[in-house]
Amino acid sequence: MTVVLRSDDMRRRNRLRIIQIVRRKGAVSRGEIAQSTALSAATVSTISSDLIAEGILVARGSETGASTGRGRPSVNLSINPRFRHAVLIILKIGAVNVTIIDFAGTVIAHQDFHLDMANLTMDAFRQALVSEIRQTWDASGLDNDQLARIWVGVQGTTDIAGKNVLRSPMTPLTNIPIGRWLSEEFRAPVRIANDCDLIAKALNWRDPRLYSCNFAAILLAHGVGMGLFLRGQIINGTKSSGTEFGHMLFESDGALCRCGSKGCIEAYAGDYAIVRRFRGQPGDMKPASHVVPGEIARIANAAREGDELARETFASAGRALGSGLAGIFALVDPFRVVFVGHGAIAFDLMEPALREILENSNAFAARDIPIDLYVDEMPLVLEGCGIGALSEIDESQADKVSEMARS
Amino acid sequence: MTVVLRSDDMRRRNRLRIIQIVRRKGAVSRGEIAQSTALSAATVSTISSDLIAEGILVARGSETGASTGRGRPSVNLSINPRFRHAVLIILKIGAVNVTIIDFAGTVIAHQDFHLDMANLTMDAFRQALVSEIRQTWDASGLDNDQLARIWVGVQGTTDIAGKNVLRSPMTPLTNIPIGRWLSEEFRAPVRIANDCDLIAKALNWRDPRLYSCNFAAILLAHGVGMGLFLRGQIINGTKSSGTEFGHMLFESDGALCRCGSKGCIEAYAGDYAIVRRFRGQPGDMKPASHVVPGEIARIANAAREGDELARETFASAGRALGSGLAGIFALVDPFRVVFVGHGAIAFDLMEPALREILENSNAFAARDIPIDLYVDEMPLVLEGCGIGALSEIDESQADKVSEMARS
DNA sequence: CGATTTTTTTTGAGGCTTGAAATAAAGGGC
DNA sequence: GCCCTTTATTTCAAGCCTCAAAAAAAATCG
Repeated sequence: MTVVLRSDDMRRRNRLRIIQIVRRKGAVSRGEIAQSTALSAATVSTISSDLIAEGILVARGSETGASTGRGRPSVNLSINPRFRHAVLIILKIGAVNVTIIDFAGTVIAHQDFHLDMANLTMDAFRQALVSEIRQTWDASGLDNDQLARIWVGVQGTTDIAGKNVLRSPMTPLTNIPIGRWLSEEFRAPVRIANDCDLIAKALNWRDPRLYSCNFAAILLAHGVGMGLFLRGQIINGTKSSGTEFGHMLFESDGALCRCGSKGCIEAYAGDYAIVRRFRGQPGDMKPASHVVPGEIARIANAAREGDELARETFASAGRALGSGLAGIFALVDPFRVVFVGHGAIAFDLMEPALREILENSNAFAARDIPIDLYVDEMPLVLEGCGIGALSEIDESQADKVSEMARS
Repeated sequence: MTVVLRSDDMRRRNRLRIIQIVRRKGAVSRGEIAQSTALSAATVSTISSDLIAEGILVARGSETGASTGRGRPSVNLSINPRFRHAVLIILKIGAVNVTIIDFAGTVIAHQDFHLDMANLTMDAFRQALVSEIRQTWDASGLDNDQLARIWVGVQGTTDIAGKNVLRSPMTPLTNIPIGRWLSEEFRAPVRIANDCDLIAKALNWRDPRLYSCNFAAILLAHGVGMGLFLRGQIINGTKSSGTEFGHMLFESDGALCRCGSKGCIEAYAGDYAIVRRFRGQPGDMKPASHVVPGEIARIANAAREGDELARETFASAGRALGSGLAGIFALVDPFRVVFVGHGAIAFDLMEPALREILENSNAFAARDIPIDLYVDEMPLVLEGCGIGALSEIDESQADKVSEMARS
């Protein structure tokens, strides 16, 4: 329901809007901000000089570039890269990636660690994680109070607050309180997000025109996940993050899935499912925990060279994915879909079967949905993590308006 | 993205909030409004005296009821019933219901018309509809300028703007511009909404504690429809309203649905599907266009008395519904579900099969979702239509702030 | 009938946005 | 090199809006 507005809410919102515009456009003059926000030049001037005084923005008059002709040249405002920093952590099976970015999003430091979480106690995991982050941060030479936010991207589900990892394929541990560990250790707010949600967030940031209101990012990797935007909001349930698209039912009593159920989409379209089928292994065989990198590409090549079993393997993956999408498209009008991850290299082999399922579904508008491909998911996960962390800092800074007014 | 705020947006929002609170609570004092909005008493006083002067609210000091003790008695504010009126139209197969409500939601006039739309031309439909509304309005004796809003509830899909009926089972006509017909004729804004969406809206209005963030209302009637709230918003696609839950696939190559496809949920749980199966007719038999009222209740009684075929008929309906829900619960965490319509009288017969499907699904939190039943859907459809129309009038009146300020 | 209590209105202050005027900082022309 | 023109930004005064405090209103109680 509508929320009541106080006087300073106005300033808060307008500050945030200006920060967001500068963040998106990189460098932009006060006049352009006034135009694109429909705020008056006077207001933009007041707010932006506050933001500069607070160190959030910087004015870079010298780099205005080619003079545009007569008149006082406009001064571009940019995000002050040194205002704050964020730590981004990507947890994968067997590895921890730690990245430090400045307030403009530039990578300041990056380290990859191997960490086999399959046999780790809760406490050993905590110690390893903390020491790896500490090591990367110390190497960057930044002051501790520069660390404004920590965002963690994981495969698996988290609680709605983004403080705990509920379940993840990287470890048998459950309810891992990573949020508490890191916020106590590093004295900064922490948020944990699902990797597919971060991919969707990154796409939304990269190209809001294509990826804004309704779209889905489907990650085709060892498992199958989805990041879903509906009405401009990430849909991820009330209790856990990350939609369980890969575990929608495709065929009752069908192939065995990692989750223990039978017939999930993932059991046809995940890496292990494709390998299992291509090798002629039975559908109820226990899913392999790991697939050799490049294996999917090799099977795809075999299919392209005419191998019938390989062709049928990908066709069946396409049918599983198409059937899941058709189910969603019965609820929400069809929308743009992005396939991300190394499974996307074989999308040409899955597409005919997928499109056929959609065409025969009742969602008649589904036949021509646009589908995009991104084979490498890691840049997207990292980017989504970064923009998430920076946006949160933006919001916290916009809220500081009342404190500033007092001083 | 965040939207910029101007000075008068604040007043607009606070006006709307106060109107909404009075509408919900019926009669409420200025002091209580101040408390529940966190606005100051001064602001509430200013705004509410504006609203009274504009005729939107009325102060009814006399009816304060039992004196609460010492001190100046509080004066309750209420919606002024005579401020404006709304016309609500429910289109059903073979019938048009016209209802006129005042600004407090009280029914002023109501007429039911028989209208067989199966064989009507576009123009004949227009003329019949207009004349029936005109007749009801004229009988009410209200001035024409009292008609502030027309809301139409239909089975079928509408465009996103709610101006046209795209497809509906009540007529073979498509793209029916009812919005334009009525707004031209009655000089009032018109909105057309799907009946299931209206049911969900009504439930949300009746009990926001149970039905607010995520829930679904499933209409079990001749067909099967769904009104879906996610994150507090009605989800209904970008192009059409009403989710097509009934046309999610339950069994590939299964029973024949009204829509022409095979295996839809509706082809197992709709009236015609239950009758077809109970009579031992083949699943590919063309769906009956009409089922005698009370027939479902009779079959349900047969099942309760031990008829095996009847029991299996409802069990299969339960499985179809459960399978559709399981698909949704793989995307969004499980939520409260309401079954509405005469099909709900047999819910006890469907529930075991439905729950079993959910328990065996991967959405492990789905096993205990609360399920409510409302056998009679018409009061909900009408109520949703009414609250929709009145809320729109509220919003338009809150926006009048700038005009008032000028005078 | 006056004191007390509770609700509502009035008043003055402070914050926010805005249009207009003023100022700043270029390029162009002579 | 100097003044005019042009464009960007800042300053200023005015108008709204909300709020806290004071005043007024309207009961009950003794």
